[in-house]
Amino acid sequence: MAKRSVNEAGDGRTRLIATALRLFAEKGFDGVTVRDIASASDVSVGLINHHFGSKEGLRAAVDEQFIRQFEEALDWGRKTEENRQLTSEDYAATVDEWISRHQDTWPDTANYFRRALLEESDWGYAIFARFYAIVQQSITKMDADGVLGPQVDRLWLPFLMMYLELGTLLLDPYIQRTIGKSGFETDLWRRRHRAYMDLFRRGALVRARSSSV
Amino acid sequence: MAKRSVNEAGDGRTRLIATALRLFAEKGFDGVTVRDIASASDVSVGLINHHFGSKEGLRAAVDEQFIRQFEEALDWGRKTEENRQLTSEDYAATVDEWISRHQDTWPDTANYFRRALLEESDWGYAIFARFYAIVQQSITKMDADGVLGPQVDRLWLPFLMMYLELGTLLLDPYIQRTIGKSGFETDLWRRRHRAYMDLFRRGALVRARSSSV
DNA sequence: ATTCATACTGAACAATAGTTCAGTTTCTGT
DNA sequence: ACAGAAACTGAACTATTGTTCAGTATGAAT
Repeated sequence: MAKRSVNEAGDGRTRLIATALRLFAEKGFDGVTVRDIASASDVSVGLINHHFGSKEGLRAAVDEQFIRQFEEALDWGRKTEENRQLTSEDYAATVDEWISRHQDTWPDTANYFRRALLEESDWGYAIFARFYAIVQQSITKMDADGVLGPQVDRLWLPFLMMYLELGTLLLDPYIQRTIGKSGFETDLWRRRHRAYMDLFRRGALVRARSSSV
Repeated sequence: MAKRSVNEAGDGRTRLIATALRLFAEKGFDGVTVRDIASASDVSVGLINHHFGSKEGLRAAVDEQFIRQFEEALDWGRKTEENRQLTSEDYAATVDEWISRHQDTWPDTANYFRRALLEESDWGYAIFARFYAIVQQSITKMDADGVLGPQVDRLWLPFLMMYLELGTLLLDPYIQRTIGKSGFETDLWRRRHRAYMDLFRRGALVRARSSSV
């Protein structure tokens, strides 16, 4: 049995990061032991400390890779935006396309992100802040175009939009239990986005004739 | 120094549950040691196992108390609803009143709930399911009254409403960092609810004159 | 070929955390 | 008062987990 030089999934370091991301996403940082990670990566325990110094160092490396992926996704989205004029349908298609391109790793990505947000990691906040800036910017633009109703609360609207955007990410495990499948499945995702945009545009209630009832 | 018989905050068992709830909410189950809990409760480590059998048993007791509180809150809300006819303003006032009545323990409650959702505990799902049932029921009623727009997606609407309801609960730490204070402060809460109801009713965009633009 | 650096191993180590239990104190009923 | 039960203590125990380190294997440069 020849010693692996480069396994099917890269060298030890690469596999450790990939495995750790998956296991952290599944069970949380504290829920996974270094031995779990090592054996799932098919390396020895010592290698973790050799490459990353400590378990915490491994987490830092995983975070770094996650953020890099995330930034790439944002850049990719931005570039896509610049080509076509941004409309909400395009936006939906963009995200849709991105998700289908990352379908294999998406569950891990989503779970890792969910934990980061709920565990209040610093970089979780950094990502939240970026999201906020993007939403805020889009609202400012709408305001400049005069399409935003005058009654709309400018402080809360961005957060409400973020709730609607992030809700599925944060609560998908419960959605799966409720309707039997993930809210990220392509058709559901698309439907959800349409429902969200419709709510944003028109609200959910039928319009009163003029003022009463 | 007379040995405590009943401390200012009840006997050892009572204090252990209260302290554990607070510490679990702050640092998570794995982030707290039994020694932490014991010393913060001013009792010995042994007492935890004496009363609860294990750390896991303590968690079960904490969960039980949390659920009891939660059910009481729901019952209290329902009773309030029965007296006055429910309108959204009443509802806001009800929740508002409840929160101000529990202001001292609210941060712990919110944090604990947040972590329960993160850890996907069975009772976390049970609470989610109850929420879902309540929202679903309210939607069914609106539908029967014919106030719900025909275009509204009946599958996603309840989830979107839950996102809007739970968003602040799940993301408040980030809201605090962004605007400098908690989204649960009375005035902010009230404003948020108004913004949410307005979005739900009318949407955020100005109405097109007839169809174009 | 030899050397050096780097990847990698795994047994041993040390610290941590949950649990046990024999003993002590406090409370309650008689 | 007394006895039994229950609350409570804390040192010792055990299992787990992160870390260390001396040694081995591999690959590239000289």
